[in-house]
Formats: sequence, C-alpha cells, structure tokens
Amino acid sequence: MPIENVYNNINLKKVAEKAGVSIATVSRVINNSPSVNPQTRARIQKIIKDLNYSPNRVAKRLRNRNVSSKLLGVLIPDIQNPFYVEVLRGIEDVAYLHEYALIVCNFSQDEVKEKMYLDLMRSESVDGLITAPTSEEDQQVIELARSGLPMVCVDRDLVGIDVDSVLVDNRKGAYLAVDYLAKKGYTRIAYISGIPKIPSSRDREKGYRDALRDNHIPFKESLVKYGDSRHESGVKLCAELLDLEQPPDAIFAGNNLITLGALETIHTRGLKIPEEIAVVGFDDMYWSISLNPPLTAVRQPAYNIGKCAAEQLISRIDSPGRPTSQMILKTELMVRNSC
Amino acid sequence: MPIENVYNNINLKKVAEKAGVSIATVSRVINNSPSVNPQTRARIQKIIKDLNYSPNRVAKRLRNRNVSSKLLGVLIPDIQNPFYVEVLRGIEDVAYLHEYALIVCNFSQDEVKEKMYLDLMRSESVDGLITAPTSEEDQQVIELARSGLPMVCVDRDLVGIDVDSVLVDNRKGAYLAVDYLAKKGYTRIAYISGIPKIPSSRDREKGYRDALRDNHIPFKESLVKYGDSRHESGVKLCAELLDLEQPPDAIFAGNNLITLGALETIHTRGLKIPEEIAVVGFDDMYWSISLNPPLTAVRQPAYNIGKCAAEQLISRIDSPGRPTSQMILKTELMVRNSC
DNA sequence: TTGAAAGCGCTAACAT
DNA sequence: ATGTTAGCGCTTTCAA
Repeated sequence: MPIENVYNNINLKKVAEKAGVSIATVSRVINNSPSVNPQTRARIQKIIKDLNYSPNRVAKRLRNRNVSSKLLGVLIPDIQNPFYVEVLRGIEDVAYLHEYALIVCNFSQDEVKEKMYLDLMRSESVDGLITAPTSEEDQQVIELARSGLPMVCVDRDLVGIDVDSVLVDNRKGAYLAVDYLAKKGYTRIAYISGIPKIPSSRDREKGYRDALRDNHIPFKESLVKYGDSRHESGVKLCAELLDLEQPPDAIFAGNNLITLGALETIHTRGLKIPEEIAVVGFDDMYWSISLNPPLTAVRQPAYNIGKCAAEQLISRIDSPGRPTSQMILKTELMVRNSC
Repeated sequence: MPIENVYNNINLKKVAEKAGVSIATVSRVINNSPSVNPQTRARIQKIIKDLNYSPNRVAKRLRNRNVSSKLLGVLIPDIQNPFYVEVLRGIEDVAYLHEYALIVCNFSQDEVKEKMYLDLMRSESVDGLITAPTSEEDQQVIELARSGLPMVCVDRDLVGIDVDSVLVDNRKGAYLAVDYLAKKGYTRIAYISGIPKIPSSRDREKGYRDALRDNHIPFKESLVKYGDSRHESGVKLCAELLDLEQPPDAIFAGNNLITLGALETIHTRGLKIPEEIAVVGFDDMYWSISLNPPLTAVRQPAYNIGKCAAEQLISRIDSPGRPTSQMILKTELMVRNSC
C-alpha cells in the first residue's frame, strides 16, 4: 500500500539549485570541508536554514558503508526492568554527547525477537551495538561479533570470542547479601534465581553458596527456585517457598522484578517483613526506600554500566584495532529494613 | 575516522551471481513476486539461506521513499517513567505483529533533544511516528504533522491541527481521586502538579478543583505546587507542603514519579500514612501493592494506550485518507491503603 | 575553489 | 519468466 511521502522533499539538489552551485559544494558545506569559499559557504548555509534542510541520513548511510554514520544500536533484554532502563540512560547520555543517535530495540527475553532485531541492526548498518546476550553461548550475537561489528556486551559476557564488556561483580554482590542475612541469624535462606542460563544468575547463585558455606549453613536444594527473571516468576516461586513444609526465614531475590513479585506474595499473605520473613533483593531502585518495608538490596551501578559501555563502544569505533577490555564494576549492599 | 565495515557484505549481486540469475530475479524472490519460476525460486531461496543474506534495509528505504519501509518511530518524553515504558510495550507488541520495526528515542523532557530526534525521525524516513508532544503548541511536532508524516499523539494532544490521538480522561481520573479523599473526610488536600504546560497536568488540576468544589472544600492556592514531573520534584515539593504552617492532611500526586518522590520525603520524616498524611497517586504501577503502604492510585491503561496508538498509526499508514480519530480511554481508581 | 560523475543496494518500469 | 536499467540522496575522486 503506497503512502505519500511528500514531507522532507528538500534535498541537496534543491539547495544547490537555489544557491546556483553544484551539489558537491553543498555537500562540502554540510561536512565542513575546508575548501569552500567563505562567501559561498555563508550563502549556502543561509539557504539551508531557510529551507529547513537536513541531510537524509538514510542516503548517507548507504553511501558511507565504510564510514561512521553516527548511529548506535542498543538491544535490551527487558525494557520493563528498571535496571536496563537505567543502563539505557547512561548509554543515551554518552551517545548524545558524541552526537550519536540510538536505535533501541527490546526483545523481551524472546530469542526469536532477538534474532529479528539483530538482523535489523545489521541491515540498518549501525556503527556499533550494545547488548546483553541471552547467554554466554548466544550464537546470534557471537556471529555478529565475529563478522566485525563493533560491539560491547553489558551485564553478560560471551565465551569463545574476545569482545568488550562491562559487567558487575555478581558473585561478590550476592555474597554480601547472603552473608549479611546469615550474620543477622537467618538460617533458612532461600534463593529465587532468574533464568539459570544467564551467567549473572549463576554467578549470583555461586555467591549465595559461598556465603552459606562461610557461615556454616548447609545448602538445601529445596530452598533454591529457578524462574525467568520476571515479576510473575517472583510471585509464583515465592509462594512455592512459603508453602514448603519448612519454609525459609529469609529470601534472597535474584533481580528487582523477582523481588517485587516476592513482596507481592508476602504482602498478599499478610506476612510481616522482616519478623516473619526477611527479604534482600538484587538490584536497588531509587524508590526502594518507599517499599514496605524499605528494601535492603544489592546495588548495581546501572547508569555507569551504560555510560562505560557507550564510551567503550565509541572508542572502539574510532580505533578498531585497540585490544578488547573487560570492565567489572563494583556492587554494594544498601542496608535498609527488610532484614 | 574510517571504520572497516567488512561485515554484512552479502548483497543482491552476490546472491544473483551465485544463482546465475539477475539481481532483479533475486529481488522478486525476496519480495514474493509471483512471476518467478518455482524451481528458480527454490534455488535462490537456498542460496539466500546458505549465504545468510538479509536485504539491506537502508538501501530499501532510500529506494522506496514512496512506499512503506516497515519502520515506525517512537519518541518518548521520559523513559524513566514506567507509564511510558508500559505504553512502549503496547506499541511494540502491535508493531511486531504487523512486522514493523521500531526506532525508539527518549528526549527526557528536553526540547532540544526532542527537536534533534524529530529531525532524526524525518531523516530516517520512518513510515509514521508516535509521540507525546511537550505541549499542545509543540511547534516542532505540529510542523512535522503538517508535512504529512502519519502521526499519532499519545497522552497529550495538539491544537491547531487535526491529528490522531489516544488520550485518557485525566480530569475524571483526578476527580475520582480527590473526591474519594474528600469523602473520606480529608479537608486540606494538596495537589503536586507536573509541568503545567503539559495538558494532562492542567486537566488533572481541573479534576482536582471540580472535586473540591463538589465537596464544598475551598480551593487554597498554597496547597498546589508545580514541578517538573520527576522524582526529585516530588521529593522537594512534598517537603515544601509539609513545611507549611498549615500542612495538608492529604496529597494528590500528579504522576507516578512525583508520587514516589513524595513517599520518599514522607518516609524520611517518619510520618505515618495515612494517619498523619494521606496519599493518592496518579498512575498505578504493578508493584503499587508493595509500596508502604499499598498505594491508592488512579490507573491509566498504559499498555492499551500504546496498543491503540500503534493500531491507529498502522491503519493510517495503510489508508492515509481516513478521517482522524481521537480515542479517550477510561481511568480507574485503585483503592488500597494510603488514604 | 568548484563541478562532473560513479556508485552504495535496492525496486520497478520496461524490454525481451 | 527473466533481464536491463534508471534513480532514490549522498560522498568523494578526479578533473578543471
């Protein structure tokens, strides 16, 4: 079904005609090429302004398949997760500063969508990509990285290929949380995990186990539940834990959405936090203080993750040869009243 | 600084060579043109698969400036606001269903950024745009709409031009909230407004005033505070209200971020909700039940807003001549324990 | 300092 | 059923 794209019909040619010069000269003005007569330049600039002309980025990208076109792709696993929103904000700010535009896609942890959007990124000729792969073995992402597209992984790394990444110390963060619970005297500490094939989920479980071991608390299979990193999963798995014959006295929730789900279940059942059940979440939110009760949580520097990732990516685009780097940012336990 | 775009170098020509046909034939296969020999088609399809070829969308868009290129733009005022995230999810689902890709930009309520991204949308040749203008008189958006780009406004409408829009009944929603407070016996009801030049802020104030009037409560200038729709604004303005010589006994917060900010201030001061101060928010969040206390709030059907907007937009792209429509969705008061 | 022209990958009108 | 070719808007090499 054809549509009338009558808008944006001002192009180089029109500007050139009006200025009585060739399109090459106009192009030079736009790209700040030094070899243009200052008077010609001024005249053309005025016309550009008058006509409200802005260059067609699509044509530019097509032409410059070997030159930066100032476009970055961001592929987000779950836009409903405030953690990724915060990461995105960090990316945005840096991109804006360097005059890069962003094309953002959210694949909602759906690998089919992920593949579709990965193809999209490639076929939109983005200069580089920031993403959080679904797993360390994410073939789609690995392939794209192999093909030479500048890429930075956040939150999750890739195996079998050397790629820039910005991660956090998940194991340590989880340790902090669970150790704190143990020291407070809780002994039946449960862990609600996100998708187990995501490395961060496994790292957090490692930290959980480390802390149990160091505090001489035996690991209990029944106190670990695996879900899918979403709110609903937190609701359901928390209910399963509470229904256990020997329910936990504390819950360590694998991410912020799981935490919110667990809180919902606990509140629905009218249980008192932390008297009847303690809660520590992974991922702090700026409104965690307004939760009931103010939530103790492991804080990831989400904004900074995005900021670093964007800086790494732009620096790689500028100098493709530079060695890859892996940044691991620190996590921190924000102690409040939920345990 | 040049980069090596060595990736994605498979194009029509390569596929055509390998298949021993012309690029036109390959193009026909890709676009499901009927006039292709079934055997040729099968052979070409196999090669496409083997080579992992996907058509270059950039070239396609450049070529088809008068044909849909299956790309929609979404311009979000504040990605940190869960309301817009939910709207975005509605848009995404519909777009995905109709095989449209999305280019999402967030302008963080910054008009300079807004203009930049509006230009970007135009120069990326999107088929259509969904946005929430900064005001009814948003010249940038009006101009773009005038130029003929299919557009749907969400949350906020435009004056002086007939454009599709999906709104909610803000006035009624606010009325519901304030009326409920009044009937509960609160008499010093404050309103913390978002940016006043956004129509929804003003409509909510109208609803607030309507409810006061109908409940014979005199309107007090001092109990209305204007801010900028963000968390920090809620923190600050709530503090100002509490510092009043005659502080309010209830607060109606203009949006979800303001509500969270107000809650933060109230909790920091150790005030009891609702005994010492009641709170009703505009915008429900799925985790409102986990707030302290579970929050009473006006619910907007955010996901549906996005869904309807995307459907309207796609339908307009398909039939540009159809009359514009304005949808107004219902709001609803979710009663919990904060008043 | 400026212009002419090739070509990025694709589609569609026209030709065969 | 298939091929040839113009041209979308732009940058850049080469020539003037």
